[in-house]
Amino acid sequence: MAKRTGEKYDAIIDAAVRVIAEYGYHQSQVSKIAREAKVADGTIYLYFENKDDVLISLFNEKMGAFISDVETALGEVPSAVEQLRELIRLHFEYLESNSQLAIVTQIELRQSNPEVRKQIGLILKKYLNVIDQVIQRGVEQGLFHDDFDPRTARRMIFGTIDETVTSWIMKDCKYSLKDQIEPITKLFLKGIGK
Amino acid sequence: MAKRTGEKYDAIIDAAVRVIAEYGYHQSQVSKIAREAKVADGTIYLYFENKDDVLISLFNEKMGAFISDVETALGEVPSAVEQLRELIRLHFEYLESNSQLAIVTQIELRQSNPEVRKQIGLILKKYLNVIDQVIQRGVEQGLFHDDFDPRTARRMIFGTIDETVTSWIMKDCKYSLKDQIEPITKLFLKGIGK
Amino acid sequence: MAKRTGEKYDAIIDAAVRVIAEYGYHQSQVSKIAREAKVADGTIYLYFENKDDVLISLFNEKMGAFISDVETALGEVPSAVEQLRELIRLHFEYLESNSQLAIVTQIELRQSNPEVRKQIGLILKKYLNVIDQVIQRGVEQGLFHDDFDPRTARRMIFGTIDETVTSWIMKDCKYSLKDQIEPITKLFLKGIGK
Amino acid sequence: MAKRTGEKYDAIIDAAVRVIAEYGYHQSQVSKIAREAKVADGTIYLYFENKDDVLISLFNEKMGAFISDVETALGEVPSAVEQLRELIRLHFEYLESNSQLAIVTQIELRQSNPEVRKQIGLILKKYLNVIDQVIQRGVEQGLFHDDFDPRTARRMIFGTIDETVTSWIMKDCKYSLKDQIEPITKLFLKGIGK
DNA sequence: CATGAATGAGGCTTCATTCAT
DNA sequence: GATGAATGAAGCCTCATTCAT
Repeated sequence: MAKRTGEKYDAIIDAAVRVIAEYGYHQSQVSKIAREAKVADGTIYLYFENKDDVLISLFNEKMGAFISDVETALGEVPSAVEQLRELIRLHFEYLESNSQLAIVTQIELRQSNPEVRKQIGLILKKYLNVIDQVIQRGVEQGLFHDDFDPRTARRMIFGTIDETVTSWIMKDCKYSLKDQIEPITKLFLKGIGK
Repeated sequence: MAKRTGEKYDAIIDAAVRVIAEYGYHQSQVSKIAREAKVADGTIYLYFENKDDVLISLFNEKMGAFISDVETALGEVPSAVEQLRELIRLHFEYLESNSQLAIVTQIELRQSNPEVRKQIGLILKKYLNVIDQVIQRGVEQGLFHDDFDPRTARRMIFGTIDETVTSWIMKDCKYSLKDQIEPITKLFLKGIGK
Repeated sequence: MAKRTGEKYDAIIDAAVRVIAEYGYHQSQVSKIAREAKVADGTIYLYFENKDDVLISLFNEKMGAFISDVETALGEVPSAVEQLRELIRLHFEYLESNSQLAIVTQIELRQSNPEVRKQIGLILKKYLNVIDQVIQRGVEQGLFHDDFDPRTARRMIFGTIDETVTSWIMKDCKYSLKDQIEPITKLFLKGIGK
Repeated sequence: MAKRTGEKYDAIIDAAVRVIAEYGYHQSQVSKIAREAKVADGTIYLYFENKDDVLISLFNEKMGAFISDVETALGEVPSAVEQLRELIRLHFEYLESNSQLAIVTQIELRQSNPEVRKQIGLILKKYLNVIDQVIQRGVEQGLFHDDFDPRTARRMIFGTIDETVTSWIMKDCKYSLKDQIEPITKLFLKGIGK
């Protein structure tokens, strides 16, 4: 049924990002997204199953592509320490240059219904796997300690990055995320204790 | 005018926690909360301004009390390192012994509308201040490095704790959060890098 | 959930009959029925599960009561021949004095969706059973032949009555159905052949 | 301007019969009929004014042809009694050998909108005239009584046949309609009364 | 002739809130 | 203070029809 490709498919997803970023999740009706995409309401249903599908596809297209990019980029970096820095850098750069997308994925889509959040969770899992691989590599290379649970470390890395981006959005993106790359990398590596 | 105290005030808040934990945010109608609290729908509006007010009050009563407890408890611990460990311990113990509340505050209330989340943010700010004080103390005591931005560290600490609790809930609270106290404290202090 | 009794329950059903009779099935929106019943749209859902439930309940209340009346009335008539005449008389009198109801049950509700028609069919089955009993009684009393399949006769009786009422409605109820009681009874008993 | 003839005209009507018989009136969208007919949606509008026109044309083509056949066939039968039997036989045989068509005309098209049903009624009128002629002939030939209203008898005959076919479809065409020809003819002629 | 992508009007239902009792 | 019946606004989705190619 739903086409899932084409010019209008992209136009609708991009319109959804803009509308949700501007008006918030609860004020982003299908008709508003359609108007922003310059298509009729019904056209949305030629490309998506339903409204949920628009939101899931939005996350999948934008974050899915990002995750693939990260995977590729990290493949070209040998050192796990550098991989960690690169991961943080890519994450921050991607969202900083797409602040509307950041608002949508970090804030607004988290208010969506269970089905959407479930699908988002599945997509995010791939990102968590990437983090896991960096940690595992670091241990193997002898660059990281080997006396911590990798899942604990993964939750620290993801939780910190996530909270950092959320804080940045809450402060209206007023400062640059890039300035956080080094400090956070360093904290992860050395901790706060002397 | 909302009463904000009394037996039924508490009954309604506790009912809200149970209903939201069981049915999820989007399936927790005022009438369902009223039924669970054994009061009439209209009675809720004698104690609260509106539904948002119930949710905000819920967070304020439950987490506000917790935050005060943490402040008090940390006052009795001299070392910042011990304060950090104690903060994590209290956080995990509180939510582990109130898993319904954990579900509500960590997962469900995050789907609420902007007004509720804004108020929750304000309440959380006090908690972030507590974390800030621990960090500041650690630097002053010479137990923590002094070359990191305290706000960065605060976001690491809060983000990691938050993500850890969320993960634990997503895994149906199957393991014990307490086992995470030491590993996380250690990671914060020493980092992952050799 | 749905109350299924009370003053407004009846008001809504009666409003539905009037609206459907006047505007036709496809132009009888819930809001129009609510307005006719002088209640809010949402009030309908305090008394009925959904729109289908209104229509099924309408048929059940109006025809169900009628069928019970017929059963009772026939119990007081010993002769099967008289029972047959009485059945036809009651059927015609009931619909003739409720011509709006006749329009709704004979014409409009037959355009409804499968679920409604299925429920209507179940209710009608009771009526067909009443006819079956008259036929069986007639055979037992030696008043009817015993060489026909009772189901064939039942279909003749019901089909003829039904077609007669439908024709009468299509001719805008211009003539009296009561004048058809004797002719039809006689046809059923004696047939058309010499 | 609608073409109303040609290979695709027939293909569309036949596709409509199959689709409506399989999916039911309310699930028979224009696009589904087009797909079944292996034409584009828009092509239907080259051959028909609109969707209603498809349904009316369907009834007209299928039942109109049948009615003409009946007229012709009865012309070759002198006795009104035999004509009556032949009418029933042709009716049952035609629908029994076209059970999909029977489902469409007896059940599904009756859910259509007022305009379609009005047109169907006009087409059926010719069939009712055929019945009228048989009755008139029977009276003239002295084979039928002359003390009944011919319209009453016509409604009996048509109503009974119609109800018989509907019952047969509702019982999933499990028995043979042909077995009903004699019993029904006999009932019409002799009635049920001794 | 034929296509099929695009259109856009229209309705059922939910649920936070009120207010007469 | 407490009740709970009543309110009514608001949005997702379907599908007959059109028209540029």
